[in-house]
Amino acid sequence: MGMKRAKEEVKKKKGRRPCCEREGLTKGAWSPEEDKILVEFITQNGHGTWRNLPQLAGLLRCGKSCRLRWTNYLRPDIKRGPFSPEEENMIIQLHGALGNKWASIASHLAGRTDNDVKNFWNSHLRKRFDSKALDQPSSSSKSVSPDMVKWEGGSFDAESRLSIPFNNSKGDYFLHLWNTEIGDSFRNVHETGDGCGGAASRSSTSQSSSSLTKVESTSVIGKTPSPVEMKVELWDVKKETEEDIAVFSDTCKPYEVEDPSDSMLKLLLDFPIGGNDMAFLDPSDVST
DNA sequence: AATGTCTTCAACCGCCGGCGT
DNA sequence: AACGCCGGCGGTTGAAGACAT
Repeated sequence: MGMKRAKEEVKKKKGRRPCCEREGLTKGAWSPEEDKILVEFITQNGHGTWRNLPQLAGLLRCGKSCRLRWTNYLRPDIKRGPFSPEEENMIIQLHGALGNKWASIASHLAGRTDNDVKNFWNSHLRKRFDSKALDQPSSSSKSVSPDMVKWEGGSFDAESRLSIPFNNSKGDYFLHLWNTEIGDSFRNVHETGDGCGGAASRSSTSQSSSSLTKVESTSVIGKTPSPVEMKVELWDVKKETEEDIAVFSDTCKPYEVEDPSDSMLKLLLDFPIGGNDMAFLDPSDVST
């Protein structure tokens, strides 16, 4: 506590300026026009330095806000719609192993962002585990938990939600864009793949943010911007992640969820070692 | 039909770690 | 080694929609 305070004092002394000028900036929900500007700018130039992007793109937004909007909503590789039972399963397993490392968890769910996973956990899964804690305060670790009994119900819920038109009510600009030539451009990449529509989410942000940055660092500084180039890199990451998932899915079949503590152990024991598979534990995570 | 409550999720905030100088 | 900048992360909030009464 004292340490933290001391740190803050140091920061104050350094006079760290805010990530962006606060005055005159728009906050809150993004308008379709802003989305359009952001998507078109990044498509053409890459995001470059987020801090400078709003100015370059002509947006009255904080760079952070732009980054968030892009990574959580506008990126072409985002998978939208309900979580599948497999995804739910994986989230539970990974959460058991990693805790609230949403970015790490999301990196193993193609096309899902950390925000998606976090929201999904908080709104759907946490309740189950909270009620579990109440039902089994000193839980014996072997039994099938009430949550797992509800598992089927949860999967039904996810499936039933599939039939609901996504974001129908909000005039989703991304969906609109999807039907424009920009969308065509994005689709070209996906159509060369397996067509599942998903890609590495945060992994494509954190893991591929370097690739994005690499692309735009060339594109922004003079070289002809190449959205396709950018997307191809994203695609490569996507494939890698999906291979991980394929391997991972074999080790955790849906509807066979065990107690999280057991499954975590199983997960860690069963998880293939070698190659890039242990990227599962991000170096940053391991180091902490 | 109106109102109140609950749920969902996009967005913000503040902190942290990595990297360059 | 110290400093400053930047991107990324996790926690939290609040608006909007869904649902219940």
